[in-house]
Amino acid sequence: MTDSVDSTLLELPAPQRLLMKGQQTRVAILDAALGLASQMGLEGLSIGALAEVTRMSKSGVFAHFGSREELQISVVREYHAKFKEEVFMPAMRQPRGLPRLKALFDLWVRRVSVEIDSGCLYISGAVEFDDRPGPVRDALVAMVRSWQDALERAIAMAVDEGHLRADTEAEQMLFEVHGLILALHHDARFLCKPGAVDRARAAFARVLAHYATAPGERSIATSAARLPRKARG
Amino acid sequence: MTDSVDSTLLELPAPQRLLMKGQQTRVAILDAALGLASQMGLEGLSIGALAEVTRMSKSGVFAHFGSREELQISVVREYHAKFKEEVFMPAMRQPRGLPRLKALFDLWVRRVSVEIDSGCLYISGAVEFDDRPGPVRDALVAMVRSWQDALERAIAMAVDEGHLRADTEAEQMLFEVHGLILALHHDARFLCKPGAVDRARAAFARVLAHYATAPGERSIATSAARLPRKARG
DNA sequence: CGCAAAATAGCACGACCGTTCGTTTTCGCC
DNA sequence: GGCGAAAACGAACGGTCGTGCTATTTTGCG
Repeated sequence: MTDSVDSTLLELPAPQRLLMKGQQTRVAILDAALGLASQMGLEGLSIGALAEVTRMSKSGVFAHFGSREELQISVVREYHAKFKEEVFMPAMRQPRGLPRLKALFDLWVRRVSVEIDSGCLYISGAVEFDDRPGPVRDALVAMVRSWQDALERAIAMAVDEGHLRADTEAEQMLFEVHGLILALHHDARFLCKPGAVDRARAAFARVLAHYATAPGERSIATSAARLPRKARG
Repeated sequence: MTDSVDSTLLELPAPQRLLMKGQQTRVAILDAALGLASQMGLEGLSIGALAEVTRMSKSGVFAHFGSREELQISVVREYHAKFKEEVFMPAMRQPRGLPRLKALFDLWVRRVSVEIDSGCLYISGAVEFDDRPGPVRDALVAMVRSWQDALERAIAMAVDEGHLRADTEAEQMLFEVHGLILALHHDARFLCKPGAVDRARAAFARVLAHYATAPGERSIATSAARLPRKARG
């Protein structure tokens, strides 16, 4: 909710109609807040620092959100929107099944790689709020869940399309793929290990190969996915 | 460093030799600090709250460490010691190779499961300090690295023992296994998903199966043509 | 016991935090 | 230009934080 403004009235005949200066600076603040929160964490995000970055007064910033908690929630929602537009939407333009699933993972990896210098709010937020109940945690959980659900649906579609084994447990595969992203984030950002991106991609190919192959026997046409790199010249 | 005490003098003929009351309360403080940091994070650990828990004065607690940063580092070291004794040491009593590797993972999972109500400092610390340079981060990185090195050695041993494929990249396998633990931590603590432990165990079995099997087809047939196996003797 | 040193307490300082309130500037429209 | 409302400001409050000080208590040993 942008405030108390209802969505039903796109054209309201009420007194002032477009005083959009407020919304304008609001998105500017939110943008700066996103950068700040990505770096210092949602808990490390302070109104004072945010005011300094945006060159405003503390109270000026504060007035746009009413409380620090509301600011944090707004940041979470903003991140979600950006994530959706940058990762989810482009992948949706791929045909359902394996192509879309691959695109989702690839864009996700790319996003985490880009975020190597800025941090992923979903990941840092999950750790910060995993035992801190409240509205911020609730919002965060909702966003992460919606993203994971989307991934799970993509996996299920790949099963339906016959690209993955019929007995694939979507939730189990999601678990494994998610672990790869978390490991990538950890190794690249915290341990500063080079080549973490390649490791994640290779591991994903391995997971894909497993779920695309008949359990005990041979694969059908999936050998292309099995040995991603250094196959042969 | 326990303080300014040098390690060279185990028996000092100086005036007082054993005023161990200090060390005694120090470990009590450290124990409480570990619980507090596991719950609120290393950055959320405050001397005031710590004093309240231990029923001491702030300055009384403070005097034991000299600075908040030193307290944090001490907590990290304490956690490392506990982790080593609880996960690493018992696994070392297993025969090298697959049994030891399995024990390491199992104890690790058990630890993270136990920590479902308390949080893993390695994981939360990694997220908190991934872009916050300083001595605390350095200590954290050192501890995590030493643990990962131990795991990598265990994998390499399993290769040497012939329990895993000769062309196994220990670092790649470590990456994948680590991801499983991170996903477990995330799903169990943050998303509160039931059955995360089983998912982690199942995925680990899958990873093990992959690295224990010949890459493309059956066991030995095509593996000879693949890579120069590293001769062992 | 008595004594010195170690351990703890008490207190105050400065910095930053989120938040409130009254004022002032800026905006959009007549 | 003027007018009303929205937006931004500035100062202040109560709170917690880490951290220095100086007392005071406790400890271990002669």
